[in-house]
Amino acid sequence: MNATSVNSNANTSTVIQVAVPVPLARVFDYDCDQAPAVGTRVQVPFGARQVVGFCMGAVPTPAASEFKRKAVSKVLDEQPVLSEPVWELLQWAADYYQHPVGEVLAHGLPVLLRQGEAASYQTTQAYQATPAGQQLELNELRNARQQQRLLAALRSGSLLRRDIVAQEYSLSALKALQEKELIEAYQHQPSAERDWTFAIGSEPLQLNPEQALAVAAIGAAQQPQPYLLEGVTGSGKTEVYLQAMAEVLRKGKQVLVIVPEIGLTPQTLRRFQKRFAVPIVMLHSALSDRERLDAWLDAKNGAAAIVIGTRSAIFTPFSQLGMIVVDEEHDSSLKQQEGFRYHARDLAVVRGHKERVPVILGSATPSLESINNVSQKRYAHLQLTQRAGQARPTRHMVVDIKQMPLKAGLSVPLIERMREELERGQQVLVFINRRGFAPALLCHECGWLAQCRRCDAYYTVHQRQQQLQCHHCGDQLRIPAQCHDCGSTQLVGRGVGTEQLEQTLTELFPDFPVLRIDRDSTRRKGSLQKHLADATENKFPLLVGTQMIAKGHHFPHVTLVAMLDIDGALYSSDFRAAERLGQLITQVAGRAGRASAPGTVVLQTHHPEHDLLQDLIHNGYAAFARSLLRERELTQLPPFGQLALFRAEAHEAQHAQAALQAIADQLPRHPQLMVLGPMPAVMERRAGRYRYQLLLQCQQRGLRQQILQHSLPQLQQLPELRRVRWSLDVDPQDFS
DNA sequence: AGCACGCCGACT
DNA sequence: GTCGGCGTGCTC
Repeated sequence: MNATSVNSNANTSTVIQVAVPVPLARVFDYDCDQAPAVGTRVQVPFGARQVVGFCMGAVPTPAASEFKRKAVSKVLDEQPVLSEPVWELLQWAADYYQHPVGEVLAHGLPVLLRQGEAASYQTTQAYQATPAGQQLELNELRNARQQQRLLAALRSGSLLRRDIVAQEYSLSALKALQEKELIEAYQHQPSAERDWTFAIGSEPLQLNPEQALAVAAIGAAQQPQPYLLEGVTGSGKTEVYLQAMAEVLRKGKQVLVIVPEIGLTPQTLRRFQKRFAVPIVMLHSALSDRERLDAWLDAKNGAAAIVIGTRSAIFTPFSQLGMIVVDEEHDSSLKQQEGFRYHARDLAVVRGHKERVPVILGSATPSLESINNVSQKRYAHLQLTQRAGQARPTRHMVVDIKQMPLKAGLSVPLIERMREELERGQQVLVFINRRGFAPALLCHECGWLAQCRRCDAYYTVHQRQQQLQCHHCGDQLRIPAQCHDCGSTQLVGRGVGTEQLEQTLTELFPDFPVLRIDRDSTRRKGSLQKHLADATENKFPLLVGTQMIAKGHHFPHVTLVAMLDIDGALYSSDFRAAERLGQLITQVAGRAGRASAPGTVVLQTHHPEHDLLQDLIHNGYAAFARSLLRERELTQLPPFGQLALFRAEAHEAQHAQAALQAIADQLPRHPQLMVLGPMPAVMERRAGRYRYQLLLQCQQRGLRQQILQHSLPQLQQLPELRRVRWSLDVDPQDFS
């Protein structure tokens, strides 16, 4: 390089700010020949490694810095990879959740793009016949049978290299043909343009008046806005989604559908595919990194008309977004529970606002947040109160189990009720929220309980595997033969889990096969789908399961659902426990029964008189939710109070506590800010770490935001934080 | 988060 | 004598 070019480089060289994917709330300066556009990915040296970051812009007047500035290694994109709206959404989210911008931006990318891959479809080597190859008399290759066979194949169409290998053509023949220039290699790239036009696959269903009103309201809105579509189970929410989407697709715009993890069943996809003859892509955890990137690109360049995905799909870029649907908007899996703790439903609303598209939040049991947003006129309310067909509402039966003998958690009245139902050829579903055989191992002589060595929790007995397992840290050991304290061999399981229930039911009802569905019985890939299919088809008259089966599945032959222990949720320290219980009971009730055989839900409790329970049973979910909202207002909990939770964990309890105390001391005093703690988490010790929390409660979101934004830079410097793992959760779902 | 640097135990 | 344990501190 000569002197002039060095000079000209020096003249054009700029300094850019780069957001790198590390948990640091700052950007880093790098030298760069020419500043790439904001939003372009760059590869930079960072410490001892190379990382992929985003260009955040040029530094107009770089200060003469004392440290040795490094240079960008590579500019990875010609244009910004993310669409403008998604870029803005991510910036907004980094600010709202007070999470380091580099990490947040990385969340907006499929894994391969995070790793620096090109933002393009996978190209593969392919071969085609040249004009010479097309015209050649095949007989001329009679002395080279392999070449003849391959050329014949390529004359009828080009082939990918991997297909040539798979079809066992000779690779030396391939090479020979290429040298004779009878065939040529080229890079095959899947087509990537928007080439679909709207077409209906199957005719829409006839809408009832409520559904028609909902579809019309969404279609007729002058201003795009969020809608809460509250529809009891079986009222046809999906049909409303489909018909509202049809209007959007007809205009050539795309639709994003967010579903909770478990709801992402093949059925959902099939129903969409059947209705619309347009390209639909799925974004879910079972995809390979490459499949995910290709689907992402299909959305970005418009090749996909509909994208169905879980939580993280909210960051998918679109060329022409026309609508967002969030199904089961109350579902807690929409909130990420670690790292960047965003809520996909809340971000959907923000995104809809920014991109000026309608957002439909659907649920049979809306979150209290969304119900409140309706009363505050932030969302329009669309209600579906009629169940399709003649399905009659479910009956509730509360069994007071105070002083009652229980057999594996089952009361006599419940057993009798089950027997009746089974003998009538119906299916029965029993819910219990504990897997395993028994939630604790007890010494019958001295009362000792087997406690996890790393957690403040008891081991769960798993009889089939002859193991004790801690469900909180994963620790496993053989069931001991003797009590640790007194040496007695009289060790018994205390309490009931799904495994024991399955066993007891098999004994109680030997003529009726039992199917258990929980995390243990569905560990193998695809076994959940198989079990659910078996359950739906009534192959097993008795079903035992955890919450796992409460979501997204309808069991038409089930006419009796029993929930064995709901008391934990009625008196839980978790402020959302009651809301979740109400949602679960209502969802479960909706899953059972059909026109010819109405369902019954049996609730076993020691507190049959509990106000909330009575409210739910007699007045329904909406009234129950209103009662809960009044309670939340009194206690200034969400959606009335704006929460932020600092968590800290360390091997020494006092380190965690001291870290949070230091944070508390640094926070500004404000009449409308309440700071609670530090206090131990509900399970103080977990996986060998002591966990503490500090709760911030504010009346206004703006004030919370202001306080966090102002304080965090200083808080991050606190030396006490260096000894602990800590995190900030804005809008925590719970205090666990 | 990585990754390096740094100071104390059981081993080719 | 070394390999490696994870505490502490930095990353333009």
